[in-house]
Amino acid sequence: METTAVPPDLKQGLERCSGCPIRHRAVCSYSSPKELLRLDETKYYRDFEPGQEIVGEGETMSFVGSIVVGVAALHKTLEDGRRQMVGLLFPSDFIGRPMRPNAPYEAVAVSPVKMCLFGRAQFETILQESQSLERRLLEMTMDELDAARDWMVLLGRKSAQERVASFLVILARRRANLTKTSLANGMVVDLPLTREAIADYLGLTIETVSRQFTRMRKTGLIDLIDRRTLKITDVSGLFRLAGDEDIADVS
Amino acid sequence: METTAVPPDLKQGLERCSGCPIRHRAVCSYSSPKELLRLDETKYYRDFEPGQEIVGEGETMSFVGSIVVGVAALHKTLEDGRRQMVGLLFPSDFIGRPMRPNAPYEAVAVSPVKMCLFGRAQFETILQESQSLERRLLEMTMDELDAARDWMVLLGRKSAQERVASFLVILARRRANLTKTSLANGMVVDLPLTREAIADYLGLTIETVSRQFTRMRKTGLIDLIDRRTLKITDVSGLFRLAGDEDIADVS
DNA sequence: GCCCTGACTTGATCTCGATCAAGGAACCTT
DNA sequence: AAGGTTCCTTGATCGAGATCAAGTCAGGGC
Repeated sequence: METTAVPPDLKQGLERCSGCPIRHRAVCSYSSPKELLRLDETKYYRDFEPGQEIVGEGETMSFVGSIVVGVAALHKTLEDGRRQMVGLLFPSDFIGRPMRPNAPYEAVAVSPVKMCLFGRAQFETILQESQSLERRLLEMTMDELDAARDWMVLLGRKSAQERVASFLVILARRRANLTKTSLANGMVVDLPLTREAIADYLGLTIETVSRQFTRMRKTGLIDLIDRRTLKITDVSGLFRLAGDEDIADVS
Repeated sequence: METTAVPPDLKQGLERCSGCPIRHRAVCSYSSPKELLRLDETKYYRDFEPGQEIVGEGETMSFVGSIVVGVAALHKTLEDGRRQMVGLLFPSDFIGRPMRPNAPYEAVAVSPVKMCLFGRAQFETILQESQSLERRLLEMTMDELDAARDWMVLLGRKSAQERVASFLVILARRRANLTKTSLANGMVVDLPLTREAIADYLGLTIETVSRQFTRMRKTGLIDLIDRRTLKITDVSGLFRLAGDEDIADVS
């Protein structure tokens, strides 16, 4: 899964785009084999430790690229230290903004992260010449905008309980997608984030997040297995609590 | 200004893209004269009354297009009626998402709105063939994403006072840009939104918004001229309150 | 074993903004 | 001019979540 380091056997095929695990979902997923060769020549890989900064807030980015393995978070910080997460990125997600040298946020590796990178200027050149790359980037940016807007509803209008439930629903959905299983009672979800990062994500404090987990355990929605793992014992109850989810596709 | 209806003398030139008031900022701003002719043939105009729905939440959109005159808001609503604004659109902003038939939010005209529209399928076809259109749309979408992220910080971490101050700063910036004047004490800003819409925007109640305006009047930051107009008497104080603004470019 | 540290939980209290409830002001219609 | 209606303001109270403050638990070093 994405929260663990790259298994050794994966490292081999990684040098060629054609064998890349995110080949069919990343920014390059619409690229022709020919274009892929060009990207192959330009790209390079870089690893980040958990907690390591990928780019600083306001810093000039020398590169852009995709997450191949791991989870990264985008944060904004106010002068007095208040922090809000504004993006949570998984494998195949893209970091960096073509045509804009400075990052408007800080990006941090949450788990061990492997990224597939391009020099920013180089990527911009390729983008100018490639319909398929630009098309896919547009699509991904629009998806992120939609996600950001759902997130705004959560931050502006939902109670602490609803926020935590929504967060778990997102993780459960992701997990079900990845493992190609359906959302079912008893499914185990591992939390890729610390309580602090969850609080940052949800616009809450760590104490409130912790209390909400406890409350959901007491009301029988979840089982806390360990600090980073939980079992969902009542999927539809969780969805109802989250409030805005389309319950139709809970199976 | 954008909150009033189109003056009669403007209606004439509006039929040709070349004379369009948003020509240099809208999605078509990178389009060649030749491409503009094609858009000219395809486009049509439509007016919306204040309060009128442009698209409903979840509805299939038959069109996409740009705001030529006026202000529109995007909202999301939870089942129990709680509402959060997730977008505030001004002239040249684009509504609609190519390659995605259903709108994930409701769009409503806030003031009298004139839109320049294209059938969705037709627009998608043109987009496939036009680098310049797609490039500009990508740029605009990325700008919106950046704005959404700032908004998330506001919703997740700022106090009521800071939220209202941030809102006024955004309006003041816009006004200064439009009139090509600098941000100065004594500048008059008109509020394009009702108290209710402002509350929706900021994730507050109308009572709290009202109280914050009163408070800022008492502390000498602003003068309330009438319900929809105010004068900023202490620009830098307002910026300081807003918290995250780059004070450097307040002149 | 023991202590240390970092991540999390739990408890007590406080505070900001929501909620409930009147009013006031501007602008209709008749 | 009277009465409605809509929009906004102000006041009183309440409660969810922040803050302050211990306490628990797991892992690591020695």
